[in-house]
Amino acid sequence: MKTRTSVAERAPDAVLSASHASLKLWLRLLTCSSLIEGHVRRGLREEFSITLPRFDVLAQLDAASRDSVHGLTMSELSRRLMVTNGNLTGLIERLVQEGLVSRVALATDRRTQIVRLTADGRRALHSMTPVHEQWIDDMFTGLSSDDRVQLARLLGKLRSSVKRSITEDHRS
Amino acid sequence: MKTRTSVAERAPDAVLSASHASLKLWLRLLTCSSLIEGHVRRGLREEFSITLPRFDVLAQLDAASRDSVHGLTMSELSRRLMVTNGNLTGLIERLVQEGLVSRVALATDRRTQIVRLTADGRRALHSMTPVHEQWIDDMFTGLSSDDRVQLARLLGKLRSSVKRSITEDHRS
DNA sequence: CGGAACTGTTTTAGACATATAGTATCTCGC
DNA sequence: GCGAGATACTATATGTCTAAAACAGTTCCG
Repeated sequence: MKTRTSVAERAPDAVLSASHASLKLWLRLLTCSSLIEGHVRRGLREEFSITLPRFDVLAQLDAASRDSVHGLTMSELSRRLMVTNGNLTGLIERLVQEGLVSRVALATDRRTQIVRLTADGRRALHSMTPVHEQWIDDMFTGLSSDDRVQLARLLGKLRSSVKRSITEDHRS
Repeated sequence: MKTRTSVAERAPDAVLSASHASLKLWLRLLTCSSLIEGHVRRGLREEFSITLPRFDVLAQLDAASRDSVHGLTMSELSRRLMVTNGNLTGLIERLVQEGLVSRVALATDRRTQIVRLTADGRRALHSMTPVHEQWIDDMFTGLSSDDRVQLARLLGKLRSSVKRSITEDHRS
């Protein structure tokens, strides 16, 4: 495995010098992710006065309702959003306050809360999604059609590898 | 901007699927990033009782000192870590309390603070880096040597594309 | 000199994040 | 039924994180 030190390294990419192939790959991945996320976050705030986590909640609820599911439980939602359960409580609380989301206890199991988009929430989301998608699209224009296929393939492979590594590792 | 749909899309709605390609790519990227970051964060906390941001600060300072620089300013550090300036103040504050980092005002310009690793800080960092790197390495084992080269190339291309998109876009 | 503009950092307000502990509810075996 | 355990969520403590405003020091220019 050769290790060339490409010149145009910036920001966190340069944390450690050559030869740390995986590390450099990870830092590059993180850079891309941070840049994209920051841009989206900023756009949502400036254009729609909403935070990214809240947008994510709305989008996830909308996606779920498309699959003919009538709402999601807190646990399922936190799993899909990859945030901890406790975190979601406050998030949903605020969205309920704003009237974008409704939360009702399930009759058959009074522990579980079912969260849904309200009509307002759906309307708000649908006013944002086309713009949001345009931002993402713009940021990916530098990749050819083939690049995208390859990148999707490699990221899929990476995701599997990471998941395997995480589940295998039982520290302590 | 051409829109070819050579991607293996399996979404039922053919009209939407083409433009969803970037979005799906972004979500996959985010998934990988979140999984890796979460694993590293957890490892650092469990094994070394340190948070990821603090580790990042130490690593960045160490990398800077390697380049024969005698410390970094708050601004330069926040730029490299891609966090806001204000955020760094508290972070450094705690690291100074813990004795891992020193912060002194520059004599020639009393506004700027020069941040350095202390001997303790360097020692602490060096006890963590090999383990940290092993975690990353483990998560990337599923990628072949060629995969890594390709992924690095594609992420580099994406980074450029994203940066161009961000700087071109002057909303407001 | 003396203010205006600029730069580097800190402060503030608010939101989000994790982990941990706690509460309420359900399920199961007996 | 009944207690042990599991499950779903909430509360708390702590630590990032951003954006925006405030503060402090420097530079520039008439």
